[in-house]
Amino acid sequence: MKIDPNSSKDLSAQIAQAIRDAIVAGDLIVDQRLPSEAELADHFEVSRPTVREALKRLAAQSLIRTQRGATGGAFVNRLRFEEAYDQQVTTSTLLLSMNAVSFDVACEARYALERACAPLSAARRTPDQLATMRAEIHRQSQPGLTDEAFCASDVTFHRALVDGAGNKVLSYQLAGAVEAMQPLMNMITFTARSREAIVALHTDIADALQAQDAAKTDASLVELAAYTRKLAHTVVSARAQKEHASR
Amino acid sequence: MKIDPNSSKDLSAQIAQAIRDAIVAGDLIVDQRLPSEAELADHFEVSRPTVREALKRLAAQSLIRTQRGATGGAFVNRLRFEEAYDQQVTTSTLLLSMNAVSFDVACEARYALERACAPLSAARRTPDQLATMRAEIHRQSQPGLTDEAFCASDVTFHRALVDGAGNKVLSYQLAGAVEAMQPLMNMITFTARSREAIVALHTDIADALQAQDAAKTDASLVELAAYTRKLAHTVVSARAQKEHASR
DNA sequence: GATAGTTTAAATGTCAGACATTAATATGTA
DNA sequence: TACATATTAATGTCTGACATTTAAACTATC
Repeated sequence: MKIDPNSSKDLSAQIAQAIRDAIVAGDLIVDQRLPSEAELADHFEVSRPTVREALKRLAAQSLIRTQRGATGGAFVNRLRFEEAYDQQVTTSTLLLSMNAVSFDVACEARYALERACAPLSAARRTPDQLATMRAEIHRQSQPGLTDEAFCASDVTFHRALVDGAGNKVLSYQLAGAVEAMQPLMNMITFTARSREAIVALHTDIADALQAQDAAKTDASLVELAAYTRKLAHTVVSARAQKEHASR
Repeated sequence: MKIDPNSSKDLSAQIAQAIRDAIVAGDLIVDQRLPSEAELADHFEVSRPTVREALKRLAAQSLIRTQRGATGGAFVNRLRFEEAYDQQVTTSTLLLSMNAVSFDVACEARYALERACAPLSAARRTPDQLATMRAEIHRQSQPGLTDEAFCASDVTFHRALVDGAGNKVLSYQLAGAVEAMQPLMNMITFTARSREAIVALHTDIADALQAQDAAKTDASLVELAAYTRKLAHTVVSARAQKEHASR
C-alpha cells in the first residue's frame, strides 16, 4: 500500500483509497485486522489524526468496522445486503431530489425493474411473501390511514413482490428504486377512490402471483404503472391550476 | 441539529448522522455552506478533530465537498449520477465477492434487469448508442484480444444497451449490476468459438435494436443469458474435473 | 482612476502529545 | 477452581499549534 506524495488530494483521501483498493483487490480479506492506527501512521508517514480521518471514510462506506479495547482495531467488514440497502436508499433518494428527476422518469424506472422480477416472483414467491402482500392490502383498505402510512405500506407490498423473486442481488438493486420513490409518492394525495383502485390492482397482482401466472402479474403491473402515472399527472395539473388561479 | 449525549456510538458518527439527516430532510440545500469546523465544534460541544472525522464520513459518501481558503468550507454537494456510479459499482462488486454470490444468481439478476430495459431501448436508442455497440462488436471480433479486454468491451456494449433506454435512473440502477459482474466474468476463459457465438448474439441484439424490434431484442437477450450461463457451467465443471484428476 | 502587486484574514489541512475509555488477558487471592 | 484485580493495548477524544490555500482588502505605481 503506497500513496503518491505529489497528489493534490487530501492525505486522508489518498490513504482511504489505498486501503480501499487493497480490500477490493482481495489483499485484505474479510475479518482481517488492519494495522493499528499508530502503525498505519508510521507506514504512511502521517500523523494519527490523518489516519483516523481515512479510517472514518472507510467506516462511512461500511468497508471496515472498529472495535475498542486490548484486542481491538479496524477490521475488514463483511458487507451485507441489509447494510448496503440503507446506503443505497439514501443515495437514490438524494439523487432523485437533487437532480429534479421527474415523477414520470422515476416511475418508469421503478415499474420496468419490478416487471423484470414478475416472472421470477410468480415462479418462486413463498407463502410468507404472499401473506405479507395480503396483510398490506388489508392495511391499505382501512379508512383513516394517513397518506404517509399508505405509501409506506405500498413500499412494503412492492418489496415483498421483489423479494419473491428469491434473488438477493435483484432485491438489493431494486430496494433503492422502490424506496427512493417514496418521497415523490408522498406528494400525492390519495383519495378514497384512488386508494380503492390501487388496492384492487394490488389484489390482482397478489392473485396472479398466488396462481403463479406470470403474464397476468405483468399485465397488472403495467396497469398499476399507468394508473400511478395518471394519478400523479392529476395532482400536478391540479396544483398548476391552483397556482394559476391565485395569480 | 442535535446529538444524543447518551448514545453509545462515536461522537463523529452521531454528528455525521445529524448533518446527513438535515441534508436528506432538505434543511440544508445544495451548495449551501455548512458552518466552519470551529463553529460546528462549538455547536456540538466537541473538539475540532471530532468534527473533522464526521465531515470526512460525509465526504466519503459525496454528500459534502470541502474548499480551502478564505471563503472555503464544507458545502452540500449536488450528488450527480456519474459520481454515484463509482460508489455503487464498488459496493456491488464487494457484495458479490464477500457474500459468495454464485454466478447463476448474479447472471439471472443482470439479465432480468437488462431485459427490463430492452423495450425502452428498442424505442429510444440513439444512433450514437447503436454506433457504440457496433464498435464494441467489432472490437470483440478481433483475434488476440485478452479475456480481460473482451470482458471490458462486453461491459461497454451492455452499458450502451442500458443507456439506450434513455432513463437516467435505470442507467444508474443497472450500472452496478452490469459492472459488478465483471470480476465474475473474468474467471471465464473465452475460446475462439465461444467469442464467435457471443459476437453473433451481440449482433442480433444490435440488429434488433436498430430495427426497433423489442420482441427480438428480448429473445436475443434470453439466448445470450442462457449461453453465458452454459459457458460458466462448462468452466466450473472443467475446473472440478481437473481438481479431481490432481488428487 | 485603473491596474498590478502585496498584505491580510479566514478557512481547511496537518501535526504532536496527552488523557479517557474500553475490553481482553494476565495475575493474584480465597 | 472461581472470583476479583491489575495490566496492557487499542480506539476515542481533547488541546493547541503550525502549514497551506484562497479570496478579498489594501497599497503603490503608472
